[in-house]
Amino acid sequence: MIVEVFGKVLRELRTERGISQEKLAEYCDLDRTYISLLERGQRQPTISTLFKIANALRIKPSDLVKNVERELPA
Amino acid sequence: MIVEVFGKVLRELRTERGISQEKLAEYCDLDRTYISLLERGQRQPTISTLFKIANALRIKPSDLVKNVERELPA
DNA sequence: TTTAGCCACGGACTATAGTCTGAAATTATT
DNA sequence: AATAATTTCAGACTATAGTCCGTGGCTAAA
Repeated sequence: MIVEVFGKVLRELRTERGISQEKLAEYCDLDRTYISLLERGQRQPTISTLFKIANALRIKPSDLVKNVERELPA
Repeated sequence: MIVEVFGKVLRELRTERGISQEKLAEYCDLDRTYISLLERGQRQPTISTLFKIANALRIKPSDLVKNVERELPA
């Protein structure tokens, strides 16, 4: 559940910014294919990875999490 | 860095609530020793685990993350 | 001095985060 | 239609999240 929602949020934020998975991966210092896995909900990030991604997207980590919360059943 | 800060924040929130690692573990459905590892900065949670812990502490996951952000160098 | 609760720590383990390489499929661009 | 750019998928791998079972140390209460 959380994993899928996180992936969806990530994809939205990335495409909004008009950057490719590969570029994002480069900014985060993560693997290209791993970003793909995340977006498809096949992997979940650790908190460190979450911070890396948020920084690369120029968003506060807590706001990234807030986006996930928002789409979850109470 | 993040890992240590998360551990510190977790310990503060737990002790504030006056519950033992074992009780928290039970509420989160995680292992007793794993909570200890987290607090000592020897493990870092995945996002799902982060949500579990936040729920057990009766705090919003994004607020838990905000506590970590707050203690990090800009 | 014993008992009980809490925590640190170790070791050995299973599950999964995260990497790497490359090829096939899909989606723009021209 | 052809080409380029982007994403998906597969497989095999290393690193680490998370479990389980116990032991020993510490502090506080009986």
